Amino acid sequence: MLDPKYIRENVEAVKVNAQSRQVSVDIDAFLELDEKRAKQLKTVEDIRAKRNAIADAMKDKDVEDRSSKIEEGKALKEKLTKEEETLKKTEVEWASLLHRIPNRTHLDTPIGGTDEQNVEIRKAGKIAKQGKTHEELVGHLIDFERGAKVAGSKFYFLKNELAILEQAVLRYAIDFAMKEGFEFMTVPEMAREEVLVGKGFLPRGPETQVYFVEGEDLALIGTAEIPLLGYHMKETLSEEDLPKKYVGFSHCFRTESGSYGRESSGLYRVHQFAKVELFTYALPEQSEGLLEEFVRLEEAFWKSLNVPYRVVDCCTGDLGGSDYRRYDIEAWMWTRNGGEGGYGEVTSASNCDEYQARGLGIQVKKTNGERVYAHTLNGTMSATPRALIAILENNQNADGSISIPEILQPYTGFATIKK
RNA sequence: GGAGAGGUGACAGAGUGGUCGAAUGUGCCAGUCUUGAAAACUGGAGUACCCUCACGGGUACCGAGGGUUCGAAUCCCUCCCUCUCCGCCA
Repeated sequence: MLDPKYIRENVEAVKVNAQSRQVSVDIDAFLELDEKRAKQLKTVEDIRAKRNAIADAMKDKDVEDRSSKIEEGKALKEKLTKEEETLKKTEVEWASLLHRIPNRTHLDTPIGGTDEQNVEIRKAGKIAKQGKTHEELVGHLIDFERGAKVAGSKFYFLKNELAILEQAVLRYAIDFAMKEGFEFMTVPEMAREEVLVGKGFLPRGPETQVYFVEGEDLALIGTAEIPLLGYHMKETLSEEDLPKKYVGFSHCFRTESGSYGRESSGLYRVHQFAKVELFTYALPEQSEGLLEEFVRLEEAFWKSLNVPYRVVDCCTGDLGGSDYRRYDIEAWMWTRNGGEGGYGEVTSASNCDEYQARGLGIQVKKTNGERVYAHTLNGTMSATPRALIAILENNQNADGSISIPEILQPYTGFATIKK
């Protein structure tokens, strides 16, 4: 969340920012509530001060007008209860609006409405003249029908070489990140609502992507970013420990409600996938440089797998609520555009500056004693099966077989997947 | 899942209705002493929000949320977490 003080002092900027990010949130309504809340809070605090004064006076057992003081206290209590209720109501509304106000945006972020306006900033790799889709290539190693029978549409079984390839890619991604100094963790794959809200979206909202567990205050995570962010919530970190770099593995669950038919062919958009995720807690002055480092790592990863890609600077309309700046890497996939081929998102790296940390109470105590909120960054190292699509479709041979990229062969134990 | 014991400041650990934002010890910071250090002694030190130019002041926080009371760390309820034993399982 944003600092309410910042919103009060930069009303126009906050409005313009929300608009360019395509977030409809009534800033004026927030300000009105904010004022109301301040007033009500003052009222409540004044009553409490009086109550405390009376209670204080009664420490002395034989004060004179004891019974009249008790009466006074009773009256205050009644009034207080009423005012507290009013305040609470205001606060609930206030907080829910506050959480909906999106993060500030980096000055260099392109302005735009949808991902169509994302700006390509680099391109690498050579795209073949033509190619088959992963379903054409390894359809026999994917079982969607039985996936649907067991769990519903967009669930799947991967078989044999393809399943091994998935494990290989994930393990390779973990090693890749660990070599760069990231600490590897597996994480809880469910989280409490409190943590989800801190991540920067309202899980009970209409556009929710989240599976809830019946009868529990728990949801299946949509990304390891959630537990990795919750890891240090309500903690104060020391300046000398930063940046803290973690790489987490988790399965990810998304309802993808409303996205059927939209570029959802094959394994591209599914309800369950596995992901190796980079996450970093940083000092404010470190976060911009670290975002570039994330992208550098991600690019090196795809290069090592012979996958052509491009890096895009995500435009305002495509940013998530907590993103300050985001770069996506899109890999070439023949699956896109109905088999014509196109770029499809395989990783994304975000700098959320202090937005998430403020909501979750993650501070840094600097060596000079000053306290600031930590900056948080997250980025995909590799997410399967989407990574598999990119690898399969860009390493296919004319006869329909797949050559496993050399760097993966120690992990797979085989060099080709036969037709 | 069942039975029991607990959750207090950086840590250890007092505190069972008012004098408790919280004893004491350790640790931490500053000072005295010392060539320097240690020891000893003296003093200081939580977080968030609000009011104030400032000095200073108010409110909240003893796992979380409710309740009882004029007044709650302390009593009651719910939840979360930790530990011990049993059960079940990978």
